[in-house]
Amino acid sequence: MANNDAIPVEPDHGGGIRQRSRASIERRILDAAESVFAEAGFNGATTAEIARRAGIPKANLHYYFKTKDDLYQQVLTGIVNTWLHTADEITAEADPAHALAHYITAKIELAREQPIPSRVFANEVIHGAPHLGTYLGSELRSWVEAKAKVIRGWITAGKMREVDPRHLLFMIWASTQTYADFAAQISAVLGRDQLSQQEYKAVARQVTEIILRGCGLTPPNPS
Amino acid sequence: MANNDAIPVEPDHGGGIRQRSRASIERRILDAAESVFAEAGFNGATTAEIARRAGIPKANLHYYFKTKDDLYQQVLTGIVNTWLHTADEITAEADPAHALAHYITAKIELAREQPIPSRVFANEVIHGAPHLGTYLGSELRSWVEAKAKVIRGWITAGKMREVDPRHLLFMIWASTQTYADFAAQISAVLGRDQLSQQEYKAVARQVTEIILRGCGLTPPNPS
DNA sequence: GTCTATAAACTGATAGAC
DNA sequence: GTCTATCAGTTTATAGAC
Repeated sequence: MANNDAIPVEPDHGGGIRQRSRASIERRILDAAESVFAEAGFNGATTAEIARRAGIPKANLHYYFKTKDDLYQQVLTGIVNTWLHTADEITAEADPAHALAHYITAKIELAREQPIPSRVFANEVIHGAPHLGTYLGSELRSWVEAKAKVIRGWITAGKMREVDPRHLLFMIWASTQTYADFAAQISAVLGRDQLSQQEYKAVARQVTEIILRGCGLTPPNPS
Repeated sequence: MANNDAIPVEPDHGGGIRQRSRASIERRILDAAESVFAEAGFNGATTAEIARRAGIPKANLHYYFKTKDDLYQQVLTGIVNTWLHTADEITAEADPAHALAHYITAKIELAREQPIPSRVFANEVIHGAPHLGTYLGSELRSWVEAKAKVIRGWITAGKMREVDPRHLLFMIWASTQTYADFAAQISAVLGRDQLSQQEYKAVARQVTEIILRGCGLTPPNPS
């Protein structure tokens, strides 16, 4: 999260007051790219549009990122790295009801606060994950196996009902990320432009209650 | 489902044995288009690739469907019409546990048997549903309100726990369609090329159990 | 490091012979 | 109704002046 480094104030060749360090320009390009990729997919995204949103000429974009593919790879890598560091509360020692409730709530909050990266990732996976290399089958798979082992421990200890932990995780991912990925559908069906923060809280509560009760757990009172 | 009409055997100008009626050619193009749109999205799909898979020259595709947009619209319409006719078992008179179990099972089976249309639709919604016109906000919204009314009736009658029926439907959609839309991720995480029919049955059972128990219902024995 | 101009390749759509 | 050839517009990526 907090890694602004020491941004060197370089000589400003182009004029203007904006931050011109390499790091900050790359960040601007990556943010612009993320939103364009989310809206149009990899194929539909154009480097011209990304450059426009980043506020730079298209040629500069290709100076910082050699190809459209390189840029997309770095966007994906950033998203994936963020995601691998969630669910830290799912540990053998934790209370299952509390840990799962915390995870579900955090995922709903992430869907509300950062829907765009979720959509980029969803788009990639729907199309068969052609740019994700070995991530799904190695890093993510190991991550799931580790968490599944914890949940199996809970089950063996009689703390919760017997379920397949991997499919439970898929269900949690689906039920929470749908509020980011399918926001257009949810908004339209509910007849609102977007959900209020209070509605998101109610959603988190309901999803948590259903999944916890479904696992034979008693939902904790929302803090 | 069963509507082969009477396919007129027209004069065969191009040679070859294949069916050449207008209806059958359009069907071939629509099927090819569906798979290409699912793999690459609207923007990434090319009319050249669709024509190649349909086994016709590109110019013929534009003879049968004026524009790429027309073709996409017809693909979407077909998907949407299929979907509006599911969940027929969710009625006021039905037993909640049985009706919901039936709906969830049917949705999982649909994800297994027809993942491609699901992906086309998911892709469309993720990108903000720019080609869906008023469908989400009118037809689908009415559909959801009707089903929500039924479920509210069940709740009022004390047959199930109090939940928001609309978000319950979103959860069912997400938990089932994820097996079509995110198949690449699920396969990779589980370390298999694709799930067996038996695994799909186990998934249907687990999703059903969690959601029904989560709603305070007792899952029926799988028939 | 920045920017304008442009090359090189691709894509949707059509013309026109058969 | 079918097919080849091709146009017009877009898009990725680069060359080269500053």
